[in-house]
Amino acid sequence: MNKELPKAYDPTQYEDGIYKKWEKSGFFNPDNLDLPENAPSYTIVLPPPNITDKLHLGHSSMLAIEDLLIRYHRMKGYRALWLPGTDHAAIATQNVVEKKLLKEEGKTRHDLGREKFLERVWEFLKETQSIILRQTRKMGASLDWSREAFTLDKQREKAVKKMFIDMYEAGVIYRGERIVNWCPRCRSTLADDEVEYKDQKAKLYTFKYSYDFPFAISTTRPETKLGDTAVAVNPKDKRYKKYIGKIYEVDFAGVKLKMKIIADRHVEMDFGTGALGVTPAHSMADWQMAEANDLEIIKVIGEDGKINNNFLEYSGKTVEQARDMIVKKLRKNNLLEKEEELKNNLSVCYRCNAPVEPLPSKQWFVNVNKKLKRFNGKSLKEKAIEAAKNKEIKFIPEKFEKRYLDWMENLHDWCISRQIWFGHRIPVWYCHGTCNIKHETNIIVSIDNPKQCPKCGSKNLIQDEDTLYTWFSSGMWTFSTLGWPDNFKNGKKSGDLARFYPTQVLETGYEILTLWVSRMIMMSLFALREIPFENVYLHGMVLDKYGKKMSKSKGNGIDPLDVIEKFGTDAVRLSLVIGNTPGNDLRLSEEKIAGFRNFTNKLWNIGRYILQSCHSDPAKAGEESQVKKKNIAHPRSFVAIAPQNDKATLADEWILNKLNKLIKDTSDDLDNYRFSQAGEGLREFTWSDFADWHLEASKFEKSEAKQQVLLMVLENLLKLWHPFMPFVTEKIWGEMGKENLLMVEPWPISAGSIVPKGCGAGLQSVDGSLQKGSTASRNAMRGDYGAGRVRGDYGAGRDPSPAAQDDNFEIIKNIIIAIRNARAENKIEPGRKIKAVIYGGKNAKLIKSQEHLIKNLRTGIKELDIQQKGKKIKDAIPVTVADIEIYLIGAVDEEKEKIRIKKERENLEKLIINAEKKLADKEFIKKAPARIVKQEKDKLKLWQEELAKLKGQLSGLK
RNA sequence: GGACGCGUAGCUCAGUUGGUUAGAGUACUUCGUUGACAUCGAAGGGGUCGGUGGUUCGAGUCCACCCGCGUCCACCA
Repeated sequence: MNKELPKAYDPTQYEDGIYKKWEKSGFFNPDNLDLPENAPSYTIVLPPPNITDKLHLGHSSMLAIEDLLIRYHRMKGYRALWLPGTDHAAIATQNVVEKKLLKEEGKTRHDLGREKFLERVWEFLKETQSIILRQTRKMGASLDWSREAFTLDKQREKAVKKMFIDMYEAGVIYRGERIVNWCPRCRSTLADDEVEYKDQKAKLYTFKYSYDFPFAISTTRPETKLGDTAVAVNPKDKRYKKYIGKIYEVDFAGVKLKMKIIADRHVEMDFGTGALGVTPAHSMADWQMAEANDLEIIKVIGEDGKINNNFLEYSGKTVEQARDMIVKKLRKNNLLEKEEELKNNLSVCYRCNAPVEPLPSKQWFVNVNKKLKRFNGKSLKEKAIEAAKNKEIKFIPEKFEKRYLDWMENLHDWCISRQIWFGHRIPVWYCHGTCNIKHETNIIVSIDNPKQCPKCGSKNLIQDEDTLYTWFSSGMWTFSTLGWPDNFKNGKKSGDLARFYPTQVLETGYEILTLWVSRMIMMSLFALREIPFENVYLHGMVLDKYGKKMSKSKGNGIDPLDVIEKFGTDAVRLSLVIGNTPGNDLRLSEEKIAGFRNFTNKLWNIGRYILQSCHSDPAKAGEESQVKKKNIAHPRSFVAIAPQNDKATLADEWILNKLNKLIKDTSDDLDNYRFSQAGEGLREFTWSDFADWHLEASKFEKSEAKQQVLLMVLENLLKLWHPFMPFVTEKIWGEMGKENLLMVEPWPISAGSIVPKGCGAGLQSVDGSLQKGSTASRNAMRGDYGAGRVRGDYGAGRDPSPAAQDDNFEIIKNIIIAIRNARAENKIEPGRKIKAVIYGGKNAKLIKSQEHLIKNLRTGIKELDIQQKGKKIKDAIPVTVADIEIYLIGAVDEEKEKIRIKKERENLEKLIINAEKKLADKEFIKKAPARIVKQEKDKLKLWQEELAKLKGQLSGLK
């Protein structure tokens, strides 16, 4: 404890060791925390990072915020569980491995075959997974590694299959044909949110199908017109009204088509000719029209992106080739009326950028509109909307509730099958035996691989080739990680599910609000009939200092490990949490991180100084602890150092009251997700109040009580900072000779705080002897206290924050600042000692008692004369602080002084004029609340008094 | 096209239901190293709160429109 600490805090030297110590303690696992039976749980399930790549700063921000919440609640006595894991990210991962395979070996997945290819994927993900886990530990994340999960491990696989079967049996999952976004290159369907749009120049062709068709239509894709079965016009369009309902047989570029003229209000009259060829098989909008009008569906384009058979010379051609051929033919036949340039959006695959082809295909869907018995006739969609609307689930910040609801209300059935190999295989089998079960309504859905067909006994069963959409398994993440379905029998939760579900907070980026959050809500409601989380906290993106999204391809990303190496984890964490509000993007630069590195060093030095100065006299150590037990037990009883206790100084009382308020404010802020505000409050206290004032004052106020005050403030400060910067706080805590880990210390509490039921920990005494006790005794201690508001009898017997005491120290502070200020403005050399006279009025006694501070805190005053009042002093620099007059003697520079006074006077006069104007306004007097009017009057009076004094001083100069 | 959000000091951002002289960090200027910390200390300069109009005794805050930017959704056949 007395050993010399290095001047600068070097994070790289301690962080790994500290993390190991935490991990070894077992306290990351809430089962190892000593808590009363009824302690409330606090659960966060970590949004599992994709195993496609190592972590970026966005992940770091997520980890910093979640670790903060978890550490805070752990200290507050909750059964805090933070459950880690990773996501297999089916398509993305397969894509990465395929690219790698092609680049390194020139092979495709088909060259290897399903089994061999999957082996490669697993090899790849083992590597990235271990990098991710190492990075996560580097961030100081207090995750319960014993519960680690993966979206594609055995337990999750079981959960996914069970979910699929339950949903299938409830009629929520169905197989159907549907237009899907198809990527011909990836040979896979794409979800709506996997399609990107690219501006492009296209040609809009206007033509007639044939000579005998009455009018022309416009399209950018003539080749798809081979599959047209209708022409749609706007029902209000007078030009075409007479054709509606008629049927035409046409010969389009050699292909016979039967066309019905239909009306649809979505058709824009101004676009092209106002008539639209309907191609049900190759356009989302047209598919819907076809359903509404019962149109025939003709597939023109195949999964390979080429024209199907039965289309004459076009068969087997690519869409581009077919388009050229058809345009040429139309032109030749004089049917092409117009060709014009058009800007439109091309749908492209988000992975490979290939143009997306809308195609009808057999897919598995989740029906979000199906009325369900378990929801009393409501649908998944309705229940998920309800959960947000009745505030069962709260969004932080609130604005995202609206975005969630907008999305949900427009939700379509959800396509959950993907034509890729890596992922959860769909648990469906088709019989190729005698009964030939292929039909959707007559298939085998099973959690275990079926051996034979239950109908015909055939062993010739073939599993559905497709895998499930990644988000299907991620959507179950909150409960598949807690043992569902084993822990959920007959509608009753058991084990971890009973203890930790629903979770308290889901913390994630706002960009996956719709992609992920909405699905988790629906799936939890379906599987458990309850919400997955009570709060959704959404953070913004981490941008570079130019406001651009960090990405590998742009090369502007900051690698978390690099900056951690350079500035330390604590600094990185602070820079991600402070100076940012929920839901807003964060611009990050190394300069900002460096600023917080400086702060961690500051805290380190505060600790270093206190430890050095408090143990300079080891003989006193025993005596101190006696004092401590009697007088200073806990921050909630700060007033134990009452004014009548002559051992405590004015500065001590001031800082203890400030600390008490800080505890309350920090807790309030954290309870309301105001992390940045909490951090700023802490920084203000630490650096400005504690280091710059109290610590400086302490150098001139040695006493036994003083050492205890310093240690107590430090102790509590470390606790308050711990969730933000766990490493440096834990390190200093260790240097203080504490045996227990700071990580599991009870959170400090101030009078008036609300303690949740079961959270006795926060009420534990700070007294060292109690902390050192065995786990059993700690447990007993906690058990003694119930829930409720901390009453006076537990701690402070009265208001622990006597404003008068604070104001008194503020007066001294202001006198010191005013003197420093006057010296600087008058350019008095720092080394020059001066004499001062203070007329303190009613505060004279107070000022006299704090003479040592006024003389010593960088005011350069050698001689100080304090009177109640007296004559104006000539040849001195006059300074006023409220009604206190100060004269600095022996260094006057009249010219400079006059300028200073003039400036101040002008400022005051301006304020006075404004206030007078306001008070002269009858409307203001009449309508503004009395409180505001009085405030205004008080201000005016104060300013007028100050102005009068200034005038007096000015006359004193000459 | 629709929805949501943003625009406050050179830069990064706070500013809770309208009510002290609009704040912080950082950068900048001046000064200062006798043992907690130069990754430091003291003092200071810097903003007509994107624009216009309105509501109000009172607007950075509420409303309308405009300008600039961002995100999400839809999509032009």
